[in-house]
Amino acid sequence: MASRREVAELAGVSEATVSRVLNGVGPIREETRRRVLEASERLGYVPSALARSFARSKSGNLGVVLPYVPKAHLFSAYFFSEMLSGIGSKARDNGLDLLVMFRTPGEVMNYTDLFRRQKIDACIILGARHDHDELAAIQQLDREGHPFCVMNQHFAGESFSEVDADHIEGSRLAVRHLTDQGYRSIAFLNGPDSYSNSQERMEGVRLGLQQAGMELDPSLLLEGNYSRRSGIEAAAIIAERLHEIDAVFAANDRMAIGVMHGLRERGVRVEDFPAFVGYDDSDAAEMAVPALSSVRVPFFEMGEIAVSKLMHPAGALQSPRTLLPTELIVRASSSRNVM
Amino acid sequence: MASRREVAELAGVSEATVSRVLNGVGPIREETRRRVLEASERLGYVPSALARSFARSKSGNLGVVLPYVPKAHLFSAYFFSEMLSGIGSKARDNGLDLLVMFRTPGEVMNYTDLFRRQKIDACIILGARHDHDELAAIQQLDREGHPFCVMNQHFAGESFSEVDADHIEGSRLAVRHLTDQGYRSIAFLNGPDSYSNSQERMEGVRLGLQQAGMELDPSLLLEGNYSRRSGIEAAAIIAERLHEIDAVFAANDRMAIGVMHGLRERGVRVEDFPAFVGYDDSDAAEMAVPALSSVRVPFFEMGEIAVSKLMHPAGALQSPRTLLPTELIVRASSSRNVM
DNA sequence: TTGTAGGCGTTATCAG
DNA sequence: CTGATAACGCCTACAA
Repeated sequence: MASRREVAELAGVSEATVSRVLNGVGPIREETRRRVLEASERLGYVPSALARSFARSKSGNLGVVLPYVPKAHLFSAYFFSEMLSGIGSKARDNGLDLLVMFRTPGEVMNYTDLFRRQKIDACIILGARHDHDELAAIQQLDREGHPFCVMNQHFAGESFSEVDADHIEGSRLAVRHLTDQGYRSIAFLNGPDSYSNSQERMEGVRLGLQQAGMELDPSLLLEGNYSRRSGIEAAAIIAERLHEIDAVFAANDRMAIGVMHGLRERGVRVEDFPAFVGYDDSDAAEMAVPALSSVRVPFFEMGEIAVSKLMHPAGALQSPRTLLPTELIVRASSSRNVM
Repeated sequence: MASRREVAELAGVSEATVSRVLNGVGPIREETRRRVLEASERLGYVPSALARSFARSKSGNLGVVLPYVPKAHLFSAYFFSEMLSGIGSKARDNGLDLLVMFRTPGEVMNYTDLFRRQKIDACIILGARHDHDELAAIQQLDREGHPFCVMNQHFAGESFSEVDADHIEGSRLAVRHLTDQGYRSIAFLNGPDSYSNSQERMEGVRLGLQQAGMELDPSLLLEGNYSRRSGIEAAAIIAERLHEIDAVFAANDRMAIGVMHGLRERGVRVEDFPAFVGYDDSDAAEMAVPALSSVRVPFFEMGEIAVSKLMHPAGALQSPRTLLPTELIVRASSSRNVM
């Protein structure tokens, strides 16, 4: 492997000049530039990103923290891979590499150390939840002034840089869609409260019902953990009250599909299914039978935006929290005519 | 941020000693060790991974190349995320960080440059296919002696380090399962030939049929591209010949589910469905209606093993290609009694 | 426009 | 057992 020194020799210039040419900095005589490029080309010289990083004290890496998911399929891989793709796409545009890390079950992630160790220059946090340790870790990040961005989770009372989707509106849309069609008894299967997402969905449901002149019936409120299994479990309760429950809104597609399965297992026929609306509009939604109406969340774009925010250091005017719009996708599961 | 020098001063030793203590190398007097640790702790010293990498000429990163998938959902995110989790889990055990890169649609990936630039110390390639450029790029990697491993794709005639699952056996099992139940006219919806996976599945199907004393009927051979949509398209053909076709084996779950949907769209009732077997045993399989029998592939373990192979530099005896077993998971879609 | 030289934070070698 | 002291490969004032 050719070294920079050899290139310098072959081109008859100093190493510094080689650097300048290759980095495109400083004024260079065209003739010199050509010679260096040629020598570099001929020798197949490739500068070490490592040495460069070291000299600049910049790793060139964007850290991405993912939840611990191996085998435990709580969430669909769908939305993390979407976000990751969005992040990756934008990161590449900015010449950053992606350093991905999985959270470990027990231990708390020490985000600041990643910066201190200079493994990463910035960080995007996915799948965070509101617990004490997580919050403390992120607060420290903030305090030390490291550039970071939290995705799909809001920490109330903090002013972290966040990218999220409008889950209140998404849920409101879902509920209004149901009430508009005359459904009156809507079961809401939410996720754990430790995700701001869940709280926002709750809020949206409340709002939607209120607008429809209805009230939230606490007995129709169910809590799962976003897994399909928890949907199946919820089906037990729903099945028993099927004479009154005429619609189900679930906080994600997996749970919605879980409920469908649970009902089926209990012998409920599709014709007797309540209306269903899920959330995320993951690929599972269109694979479901009946095809599942769902609230679409622009995960890919959220990923892109997170990187953008990191790159363009928040103008003072820019809100630390960016909210992207959600959209209701209606499919057979919730449309009386289509079914 | 405390520097190593400050730690050395506080501990009353040289910087070299600080290093030794922190890296656990060389003999150290217990008393010295204690003092250094204490000083380091007190000052909150964190060594720079960047500087260390530079000094050692080791990035400490394991590169993972992923296919370009944003938005184009050809494959399920499922199996990449499984493999990635497996890789991540094992990488952590070995103190490696994951540097993930997405392939770009047009351009060919220059793997060797990643090594030359010292961004990565080793590399795992996912979603490769057998085309000229890809092969050339990997051959170069091999020629230059960089540690790498290809997952889920076999390059015949080469002796690359590979981790794969036994797709011949998996497909054979699927077919035998069908023939054992008396199905005689089995449509096989395969993926593109440029994936060795597809070729192996074909081989397995051939083998299975042969063992059952049957012959491959070329008119029952369909080709999709692993997307759900291509399954829907295949359904058009299958629907027309439903009087003879009594079973469908698809090269992945998405296509199998696509076929189900296609048939449904054409008014075929579930009771009249042919038997179905998919492949991958992704989470979509159990979400399907009817639940889809499928060939399980140990993606997570494959990821772990790929890392292991990279870490324990192939003993001369070790086969460059590791093949993990596949397993048939039978669900309602292919069991006459259950349906 | 180009060369010189110091510095970046560790590791590793070699004396002591 | 511990302390100096060269690398490591590149960037960047500063000087010329």
